[in-house]
This record gives sequence, structure tokens and C-alpha cells, in this order.
Amino acid sequence: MPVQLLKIKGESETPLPSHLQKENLQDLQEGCDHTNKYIQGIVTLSYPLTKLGDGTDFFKIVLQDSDNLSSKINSINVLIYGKMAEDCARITRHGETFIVAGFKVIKLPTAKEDGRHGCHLEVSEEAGSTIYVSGCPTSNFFFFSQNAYSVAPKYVYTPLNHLKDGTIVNLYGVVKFFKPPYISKGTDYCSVVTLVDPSDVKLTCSLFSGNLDALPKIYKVGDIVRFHRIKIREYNGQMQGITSGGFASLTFDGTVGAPVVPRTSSKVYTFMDEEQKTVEELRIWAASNISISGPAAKLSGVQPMQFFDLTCQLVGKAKVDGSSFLLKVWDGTRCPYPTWKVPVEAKDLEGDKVLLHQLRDLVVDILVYDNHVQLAESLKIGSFLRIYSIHTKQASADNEDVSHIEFHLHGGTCYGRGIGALPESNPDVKELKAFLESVHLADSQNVESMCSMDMDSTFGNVTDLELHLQRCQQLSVTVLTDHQDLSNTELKTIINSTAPQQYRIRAKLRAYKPQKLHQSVKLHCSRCNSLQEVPDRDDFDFILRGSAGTASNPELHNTSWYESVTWTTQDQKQREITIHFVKRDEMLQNPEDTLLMIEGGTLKEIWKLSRRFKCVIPVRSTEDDLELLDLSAPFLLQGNVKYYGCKQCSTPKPVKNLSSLAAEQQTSWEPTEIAQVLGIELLQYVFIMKFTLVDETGALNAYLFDYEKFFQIPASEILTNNFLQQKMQMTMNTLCPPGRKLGDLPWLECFIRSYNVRDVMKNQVYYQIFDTTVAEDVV
DNA sequence: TTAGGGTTTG
Repeated sequence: MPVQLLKIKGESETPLPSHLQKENLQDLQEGCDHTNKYIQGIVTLSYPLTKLGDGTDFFKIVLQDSDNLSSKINSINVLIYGKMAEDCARITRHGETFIVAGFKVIKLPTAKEDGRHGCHLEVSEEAGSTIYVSGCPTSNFFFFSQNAYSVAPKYVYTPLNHLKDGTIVNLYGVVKFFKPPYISKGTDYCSVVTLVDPSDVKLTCSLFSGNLDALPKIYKVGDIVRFHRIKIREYNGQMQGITSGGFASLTFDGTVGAPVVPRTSSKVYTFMDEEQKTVEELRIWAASNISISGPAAKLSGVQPMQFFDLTCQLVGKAKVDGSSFLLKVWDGTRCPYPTWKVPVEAKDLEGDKVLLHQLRDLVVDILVYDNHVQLAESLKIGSFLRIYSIHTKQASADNEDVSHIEFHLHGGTCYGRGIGALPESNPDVKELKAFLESVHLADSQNVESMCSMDMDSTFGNVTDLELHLQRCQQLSVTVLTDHQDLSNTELKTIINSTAPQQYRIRAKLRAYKPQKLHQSVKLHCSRCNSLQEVPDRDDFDFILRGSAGTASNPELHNTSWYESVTWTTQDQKQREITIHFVKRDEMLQNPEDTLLMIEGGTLKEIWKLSRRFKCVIPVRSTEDDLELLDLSAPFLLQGNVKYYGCKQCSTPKPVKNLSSLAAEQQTSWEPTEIAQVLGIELLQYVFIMKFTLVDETGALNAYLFDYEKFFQIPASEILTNNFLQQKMQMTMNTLCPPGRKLGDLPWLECFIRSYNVRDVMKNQVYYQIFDTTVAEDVV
């Protein structure tokens, strides 16, 4: 039961607060102050509990003033909304006495002729109303209210593993993921919040409100929320929460030991010792069960190719174009790399120009896109922000010798991308403010030196970076994996020699291409030695859409080596999807060991399946067998990796050839084996880069052709693994630190081989790096 | 209604 009513025993004394005075119906008028008044009457009529258009519960009763039965106007309609409606409907009996306080008086458009008042009363928890109910006047009062001075209702909180479709519940949860409120495509702000609790069940809630303030004030993963009256629905086989009428929330800092102060926009809410205890217990549970180490960073600690959350102060903003907007922010620390400045018209720049100039070395430009623009425009200069999932990108302009770092807040909201304004009471803001003030204290002439000094003592990053670079200048950042007995050859000698030959060199990496590291990943066919770009997901999507028109052939369902399941999607498109689960040794396996073939799936569905199952092979039906799709699509997906076949060298064989592998007891579904039985020449992921190497005698370009050995990162995983991308970027920053002079670059020891490439016109010598790897303490 | 976390890269 969501509300447990308390029964107060009393004689003639009532539990009514002493400041409340009875109001006669005759004296009741719209527009008067009724804060300290109550209306008392007997329930003579009640209507069934209903829901309003917006889902709010609604309950209507008629109260008759029993003390003034003879007067002309002796009854009034009471309209009860939300949770209170539900509670009243459950306990109301005709003949009971109701006392209503904290009501709103609304005048009716037309006069009543049935003895009822020309106004009605509106009450709800949100309005701070209280209703006292008793079987007979002045004794045995039940009451429930949201006012602090009366005994509050006892809410029941449902654990996340006990949620049922179609119910409205109260719950507590620890925030596992959230999207800060953003402007939805409809009419409201939206915030998506995923909660967990000690039942280890996850609940994702879609919260909407036209009022930004009414959404939970979540600032961090690990915050604790209390939701009242959240509606539970089933969606895609999982429970989801969605705001219903009367939704209210409290948010608490999730840090163990921090003050338990709720963040809320509700003016009235219940919060007592028991609630405090719940929050403290959840904090302790979360401390060992939730990873709250979010990707936060100071500007002094940013790395290229990173996504991170930044707590900062807004010092300037400017319109850029229709789809992007510039925010100029600082956090008092200095980014160790050159940062970009987004060109904007002076007239479009809002903010204190003098301050912006003073802080020019500390302020960074963040370009926000698309859906974030509107919110960004509304931000006030001087406000404190947390910007979630900022992307640091390394780039170089045509007129720059060294690369710089760009900060982007890309469009969309995945990964919780967004902007949240933090109140000054936020502990992180307090800390930031104190730090910014200490920076401000410096003479504006000396801002730069002051900040460098602060950073050296306050933040380890810059000092660590310097030490790291010093180490790199002495030792080689790469090591040889073979031929250690060979002695070094100067680049000039190599350039003047004929190919083919092999050399050991000691050189510096002056430049490399591509700068966008993900562009270095290609697919290589070892049979025809061709290289090709990795198809993008649009190519795959296009092929899937093309094959969706081919209906699954029922005659190919349920064979001796696979079991088939077909269903139709519930959406408007009514797509048919067929999955063939391959059996092994005639038995179905656990999902993590299972190879499945899918017909009619979308990109997203296939991607999800590949997370859950060992292997996914997209297929389509022909008259007598299943066949692979076009080889521009991956023929096999395993975990994060998409495997492609060489169009030139593959001769696809019937899919039923897979049954031979399925019959083996020890099948581990190796991509090479699958490719082989399907007649596919497997393409391998490889890094291809051009290194410009220099020493005191000359410079040459050498190619790096690396599956895994040089970076110690498999090329097959880099495109789908952000962590590895960061790792690779950091490695490149060590080998070739951005913004440094040649003399300050570290040494690389490498093996290179020279080889001839002849075409009709001429012979050219190329160089390739081999038997070299990045030093262990660099990666 | 909106979004429905989960392939982030202008």
C-alpha cells in the first residue's frame, strides 16, 4: 500500500495545528488569503477516481457544512489531484468528516442553483494541501499531508526488482548514467536517467517536463535520487520509468559522509530520519558497487582524442553559425597543448572583453553543436557549468606548423553529452570558485606565470609531462625486436644507397600522417596484397536495407544443424526477422558460445546481437540455401570486430558448409576457420602510416605497416575501442609531441628496409619500418 | 509527444 494512514487517537482535542481557523462556506471567496483557514464538512457525494488527460489522478467529492445545514449555500465541490486523489478515493466513505487545509479557491464560471458554493476547492500534495479525515468530527482523525508540521504520509518505496508494468511507484536509486536535461524534439525538456539499487536491477527512466527546474538535479554518476509517482511501463521486454502527473524528485550527493541535503524544486516535500537513513545506506552500497570515477578532467590534464567532463566557468559566448555555438570557458588551469581559437565576429562575442584578454591563455574555446546550441545560448556569462563528454581533437590548420587541440561538444545526447549549469552551492563549484579567485588575485600582467606556478605545485600533470619528455629525450621511445648487432646508419647514407637493403637508424619523428589516427586503419588482403578503406556503417546499413526486401524462405528454417525463430516487429514497419541459431553437435549452446545467422535485422539489432552472442553472420534466403550478403558488408561480426572478405579473392561457398564446423565438438568459431569454409579470403586490419624521420644528416619518409606489433594494439579493435584510440594517440604524442621544436623531440631507434617500386616511367625507392616496437614504458 | 543510454569524432 503506497500510503499508510496514521490514526491519531484523541478525545475532544484534535491534532489540527493551532494556527488553522475554520472558514465558513459563506465567507469563502476567490482571491482571499486562505493560508491559515480550513473548511470542514461531511462527504455527501463522491465520484469515481479517474485520470485526467495528462495522467494525473483526479477525485471529486462534495462536502456539506454540517454546522450550517440551514444556510442557502451549504456544500462545496472539492477537486483532489494526484497522489492525494488516489489516497482519498481509497479511504473515503460517505458520512465521514473531511477537513481541508491548504486549498485553492476557484470561482466557477456559472452560478450553481443546487445549494453548492459558487467556487470549488482544489487540493493536491504539490500545492501543500492537507486533508484530515475522521469517522466523526473532532476525534479519530486520519490525516496525510506534505506539511512539515503534521505527521507525513509514510511512503512505500519499491525496489527496482519488484517493478510491475502499469504501476505508479515511489523509488530510490543510485544514478548509473544520466543525460543532463536537454530540449527534446517535442515540447519539453528531457532527461534520461538510469538507476540501480542493491537488487542489482537497472531502470532507465525518461523524464519530461516543460519546466527545467522540475527535472532531477543530477550532476554526477553516483548521485542518489528519490522519485515519487513515477510510472512504470514495459518497453522492449524491460521495465522503464516515465514521468507521470505529480512526479517529484529529490537528488542527493552520493558521497559517503557528505551532508544529506536534497536538491529539489519542490517547495514542500517529506524528508525525515528514515529517508536520511535510506540515502546513507545507498551511498555505502554505491561506494562499492558503482564506478563513479567519471571521465572528469582539468584543462591542464587533457589529452588529445579524449572524451571528458569539464567543470568550468563561462566567460564568453558567441554565435558561430546555425548549427554551432561557441562557449569560452576556464577552470584556472592551463591546457598543456596549443588550443584552437574559433574565429567569430567581435560583435557576436558576449562577455567581458578585458577579462577575456587577461585570461586568454587559460580560456579554451568549446564549439557546441546542433541540439546543444539553444541551451548554450541561454547560459549566463559567469555561470558555472559542467559540460559532459567534450571531445578533444588534434588538428592542424594549413598555416600552422604544429597541431593544436580542439574542443567539441558534438550534437546528440549519447554518452550523456550535454551541458548542465551548476549552482554555486555545489561543492565542486565552491572548490573551483576558490581556485579561480586565487588565480584572479594575480596581477593581470603575471597571470601566465602565476598559473604555471600554481599548476606546478597544485597539479602533477605538467611536471609529470616534463619529466616524461626528459626521459624520452635521452632514451629511445622505440626499441628493436631483433638484429641488435647491427650498427646505426645515417639517413643521408641510406638515401644515397641503392635498394633493397636493411638498416638500423636513430632518428626523430618530425611528422606523421594521417593525423587523424583512425584514418590509418585499412583492410589488407594478404593474397592479392590490396589495401582498402574500412567500409563505414552507412555502407553496411545500405546493404542491410537492400536485403531486407528478400523474404526469409521457410523451407530453409529448422535444419539438422540450426534452429530458426521468426517474428514480426511491433513497429509500423512490421519487419520480419529470422534468426538461425547454429547448434553444435546437434545441441543449442549458451549465447556466448553461439553462432547465429540473421535475416532482416537492422544495423542496431545486429550490433546488439553481436554483443550477446559469439558470432553473428548476416544472411539472406535464396531458393535452396542461405547466402552471405554483398562482401562490402562484414560477413561476420564477433564482439566489437567486423570481419570482411576480399571481393577479388573470395569465392563464396554455400552457407551450409558451416555445418561441418558445427559438427565438430571443439569448434571455437575462429574467424579464419569460418572464412575458410565459406570461401572467404579474410581481410586483415592494419595500420598504415607515413613517418617523416630526420637525423642530423637528412630526412626520409618511411611507411609503417603494422597489424599489432608496433603499437601493441590490434588494428582490428582500434575503430571500436575508445580506450585504445586514446592509448594510440598518447603513444603518438610521446613519439612526436605536438608544439615542440625539432631539438626537443625524442629519439626513435628503428629498423627500416628500402625497396624499389617500378612503374613505366621510373623507379622509386621506398622505406618501410620493421622489427620495431614502441618502448614498454611509453605505452 | 518528447525518449526509449550502449557504434561519441563537424
